[in-house]
Amino acid sequence: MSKSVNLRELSQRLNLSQTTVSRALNGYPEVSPSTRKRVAEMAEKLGYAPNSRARSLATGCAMAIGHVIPRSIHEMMNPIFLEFIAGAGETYSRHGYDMIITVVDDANEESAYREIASRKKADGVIIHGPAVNEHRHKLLKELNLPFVVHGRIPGAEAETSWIDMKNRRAFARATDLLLDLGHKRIALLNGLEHMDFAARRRQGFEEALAARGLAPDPALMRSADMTEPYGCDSAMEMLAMDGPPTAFLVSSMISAIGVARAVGQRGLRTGTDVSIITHDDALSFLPNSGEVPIFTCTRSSVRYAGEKAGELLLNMIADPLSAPTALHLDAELIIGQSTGPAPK
Amino acid sequence: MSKSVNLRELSQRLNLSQTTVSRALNGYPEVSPSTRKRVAEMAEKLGYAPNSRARSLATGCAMAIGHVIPRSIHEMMNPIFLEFIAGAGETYSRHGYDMIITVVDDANEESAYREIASRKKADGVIIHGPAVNEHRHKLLKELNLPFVVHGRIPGAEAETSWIDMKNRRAFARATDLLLDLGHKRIALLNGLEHMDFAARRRQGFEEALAARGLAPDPALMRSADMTEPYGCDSAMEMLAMDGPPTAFLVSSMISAIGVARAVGQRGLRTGTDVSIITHDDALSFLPNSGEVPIFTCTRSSVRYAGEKAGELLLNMIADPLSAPTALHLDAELIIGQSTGPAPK
DNA sequence: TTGAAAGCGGTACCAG
DNA sequence: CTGGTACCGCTTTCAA
Repeated sequence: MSKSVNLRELSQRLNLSQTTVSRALNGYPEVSPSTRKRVAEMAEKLGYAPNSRARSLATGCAMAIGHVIPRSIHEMMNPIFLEFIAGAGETYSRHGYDMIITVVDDANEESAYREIASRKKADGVIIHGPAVNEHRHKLLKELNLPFVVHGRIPGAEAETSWIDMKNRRAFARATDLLLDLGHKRIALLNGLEHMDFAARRRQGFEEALAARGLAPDPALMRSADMTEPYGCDSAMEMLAMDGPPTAFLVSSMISAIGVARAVGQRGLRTGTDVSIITHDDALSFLPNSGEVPIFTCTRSSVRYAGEKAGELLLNMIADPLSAPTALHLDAELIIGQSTGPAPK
Repeated sequence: MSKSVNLRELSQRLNLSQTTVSRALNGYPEVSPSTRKRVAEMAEKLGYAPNSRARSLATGCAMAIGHVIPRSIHEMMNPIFLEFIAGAGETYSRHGYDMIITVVDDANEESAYREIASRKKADGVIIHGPAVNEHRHKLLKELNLPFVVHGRIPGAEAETSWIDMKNRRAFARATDLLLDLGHKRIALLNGLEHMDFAARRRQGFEEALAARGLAPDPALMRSADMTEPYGCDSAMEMLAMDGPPTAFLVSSMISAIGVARAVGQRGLRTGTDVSIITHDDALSFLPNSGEVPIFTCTRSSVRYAGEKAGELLLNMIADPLSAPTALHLDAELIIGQSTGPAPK
């Protein structure tokens, strides 16, 4: 039942003014070493820590970053989102910032941002999952709330800070690899293409085909929430087609696992009869490592992206006049067991 | 660039005292209807919302709930954790509470709780993933910080508030089902058994076997992080044994998917050659529904648990003297495509 | 029904 | 190097 002390009590115990104690604790230079030591020891002994609300009120900064997550994001981005959050959270902790998460109905997203701004709940926010047709950044600029985008807002790249992986490039390289292996009929199981990342991946896919004079076959392209059954059902149907695909390019490990399941169910073997390349966000509970990873993949750690996004945002807050910064991450192309030459 | 107003400006515009405006907005009865209306309209017009920090400081309650998540939890609980968070977050939103998440190294967990208490960052916390040998609740009692356990703390059931599903019961029922189908050699792929939930599941498994005079075979029981490869590798090895199991009881969908993959790779069929029952946390990105679900499972929505845990905690905070409450949820046993009679 | 004023627990300016 | 004091923005007695 440790009764927590406040600054006044602490300073009384020390026969010092609150001012001096505050200064000593906050590392101001004008405090004598001996005083500082005495203060530090007493604070330690009494378990003193400044009340975060009071400090925020006095300094005018909330020392917190907000993440608004519309409920619908869960349907697809759930695990990816948490991994990002974990990365960002570490950055925040390191810098003494809190992370506050608001779960809202999609319809209330705007008001959630407005509340963060008007009630001064956070000093900045992260925009998750930008759409092809994005608008949140306008609201945030209007609200004067610093933000960093995880992903990219088409048309606003120059005026916003963001961190993104090279989705187009990654999927173009993956497609190239399959083409090099002799695959002609390649299926694309993409995420929802109203999201910017998915749109870019599709571009990469189509560009790589076009570069070899091939046209994409609409019957082999799908776009949906990246669940396991999505991968399995799509693959089942496509493999039953007349000219079935010999390779699948998939937007997430989860769906790729579904594709592998379908391949198995049809009595085929992954990596020989059917090739699969997936994007791998390096989620901790879906490891795809080992000497030879299960899946050939394009890999980019979303957790790392979270850490970096946090840093970007904290920098913006510390230096509000700085120019927008962008971080453009390469994805690795890693050869695993799930790809091989196209069957004759 | 909406300049946000504060209470003083708002009251000046209205020619009223801050007191009256505050009372009007907070629904105090002694304000005349006409005044209240006038205040409400002006507040609306100016987009006024009370500064949350200032209010917290004045009222003494943070209006926030803390979730401390040790980094290691990610390895296994990642997706489950987020789903729980999402449920809890909705409850908080509905009641005007914020959710603050702290990601820490395992070694710093205790200090994270101490900071929450001493800096008054949150009015209560949720304990995630209680271990068989749990101790956090003692610290929290000492810190006088209200909490609810997601899961159960062995030996402290009566003195803490918690919400848990009936792990033992669920796994006993699942085991019974397999035994009824004629399976004799049943493998258990459990979560980490230093966690309370996993220990209970194992108990249920062993009790069901014992009830039919069967002894568990240590060679068929494993305990680890519930990843996909864990399921696949374990199943591969066990299926290569002399007396291979004909059924698997698995602690998570992710690992179960791994088991199914192994079954496919060995050229066997799930549901006929090998039966699988898994626990299904009803994660949105791993749907296991449809007319006949892919996996036979014990199902309990972890998101629902999150909502309820939030309610429990908010009640405790509103009424600190109330007795500890426990919610004990039943898991459904759902028959899917992954189980069938033991092969001859 | 309304208002003046005293906190809540800090920070930071201005003197000394 | 140290202290007095005026805020930060809101809630809440106490008086009127």
